[in-house]
Amino acid sequence: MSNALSGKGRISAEMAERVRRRADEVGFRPSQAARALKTGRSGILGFVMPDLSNPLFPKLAQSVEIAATKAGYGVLIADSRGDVDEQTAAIERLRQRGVDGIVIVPHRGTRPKIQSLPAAVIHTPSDPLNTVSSDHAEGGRQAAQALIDLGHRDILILGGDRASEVQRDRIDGMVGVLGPVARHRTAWTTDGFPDIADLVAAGVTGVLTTSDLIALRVLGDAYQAGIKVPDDLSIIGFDDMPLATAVRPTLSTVAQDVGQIAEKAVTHVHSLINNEQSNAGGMVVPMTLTLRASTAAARHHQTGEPS
Amino acid sequence: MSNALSGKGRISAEMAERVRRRADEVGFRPSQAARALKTGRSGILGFVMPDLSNPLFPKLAQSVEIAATKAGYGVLIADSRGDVDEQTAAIERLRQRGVDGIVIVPHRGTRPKIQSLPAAVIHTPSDPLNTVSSDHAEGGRQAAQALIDLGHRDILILGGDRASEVQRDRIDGMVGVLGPVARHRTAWTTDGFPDIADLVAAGVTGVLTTSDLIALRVLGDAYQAGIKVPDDLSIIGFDDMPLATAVRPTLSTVAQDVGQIAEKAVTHVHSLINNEQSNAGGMVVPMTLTLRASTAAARHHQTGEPS
DNA sequence: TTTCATCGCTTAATCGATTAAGCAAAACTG
DNA sequence: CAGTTTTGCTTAATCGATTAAGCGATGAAA
Repeated sequence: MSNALSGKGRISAEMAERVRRRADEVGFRPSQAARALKTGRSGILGFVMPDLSNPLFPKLAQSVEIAATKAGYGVLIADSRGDVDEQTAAIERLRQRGVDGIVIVPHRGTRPKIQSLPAAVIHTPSDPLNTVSSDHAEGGRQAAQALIDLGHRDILILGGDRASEVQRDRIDGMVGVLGPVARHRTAWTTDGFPDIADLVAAGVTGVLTTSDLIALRVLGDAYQAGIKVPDDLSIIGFDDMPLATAVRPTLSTVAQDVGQIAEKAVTHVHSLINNEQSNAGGMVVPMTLTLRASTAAARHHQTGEPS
Repeated sequence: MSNALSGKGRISAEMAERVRRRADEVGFRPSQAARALKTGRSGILGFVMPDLSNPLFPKLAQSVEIAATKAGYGVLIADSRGDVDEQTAAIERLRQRGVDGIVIVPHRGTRPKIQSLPAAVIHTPSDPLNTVSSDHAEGGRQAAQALIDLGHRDILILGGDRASEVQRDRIDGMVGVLGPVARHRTAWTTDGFPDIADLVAAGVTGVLTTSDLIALRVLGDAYQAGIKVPDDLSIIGFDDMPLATAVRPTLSTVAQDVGQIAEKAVTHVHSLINNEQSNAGGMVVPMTLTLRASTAAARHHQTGEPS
């Protein structure tokens, strides 16, 4: 059975048709194993990420799967669940399984080295190793600008973990906008969760967080302290997790275009596999701010402009 | 290089050692493709699920990946993103890729037929096709019993979609407990979200939902209506999503033991692949109720026992 | 008419690990 | 010590798709 016929080589249309029909009749399924052996291509991409149970990643994983399927690849997942050594081991395991390339979201603060294997790194533009990423700083700027536009002049920036480059970039963006025009302070939840009631009493009218989960926590604390959102306090989160539309008030948030990121990452790896040129310089995808019910115009405080 | 030596066949310990050392020196990596071709085993399992972006699945996917890795398998993911035809297509794609078996969470209300391929179905015990599942009815019973124990006698049961067998089973469990001893009514969010304030005014003191997302929505509505949780209203959700501990008050919830489910599913498929017996009759894994801050003893209303 | 391309199909070599068969040397038996 | 078994290594066949080479036939050019 020379099925190569069914694609290239010199062959008559009639013969091709006949072979094809017969193949259907018999229910012929070409063996990927044999094909892989001969061509040296498995048709499979590896996708390595730090922690699937983090609500941030499922949408990305889904998008990668969709993009890969569209490009004719299967996706082998590898979850390094927070462990850096496991990340290295996972990459090695994927290589042994003969993946054609990998898409990786590196563990925070690490620079995994992928030798001689087509790869796309999804991280943040400030990482030189980066291939594709959202413009996190710009996202931070958008969030900050939104609060400014609503008249807020005393703002709390709340990050999760300063070891995360992505979060630092988001905050850098926020600070860049707020710096000249508003009072602001930055806190990290790893240092302990700040007392929202105290801060509001001190004049804070807006909170910018680096994650919807943190925003949700702020919302809850405010609720328990009798602070009304968005009347007394505006909150903006990040990543548009599923919970953002499930909470009341619904959460304003800055979202990544995971579809586009996945698409670009897969396309890039695909190009590398085929030895084509690809601007590995780092592709940056814009983020989009969605304003929902957790943000409103600031009431005029002492720091606001005079009414 | 006959590496078969490194395992079986008649060979001296010395020779085996020598080969092994040399293999390490050269950095020898056996080709999975060749091995797969000869043995007919790819060492890969497929994992098919309806929608990765649904917060319910990531933890399960992660657990399946962990269990599979432990058993020496790789995991090819296939997300059918809500489409039943896509589910069928995904299974076919996995088969073509030569997976050794698949683990599938069927799309709600479907019975995917997997011909001649080792498979484990994760669903609900009431599904005859089921292989592994949580005891959803029992979970519903636990949640209901918890409210009863706290003195609640007027309860709202709130499901998402009555097309979901899993949700129906959970609710059946709840109704089974509540039936004789408490006033209760069942509503589905697909019919429109009920007015929580009205219901509380009518005497309801507890809400049982089939999902944390629904519970979160109830929490938000209560908040906006000025109803205090858990003082005026107790809420219990399902599945212990990441948001459950991020909201204030933290959410009481009934969780699946996804680790154990994944483990059993993978073990089952592994047995099938090796033609071993496996109790395909359906393995049921218990659920566990975690009481957090969204539940409290009922205040004595007209329907409560006299103080 | 002879020669040489071209076309269309058939045959065979190849990928690399596995595994059975082959074969020589060592060990053992009567 | 001849004959048989065991042991240890080497050789070769196999998996199935791919792809280059092979080869007869038709057609075109000289």
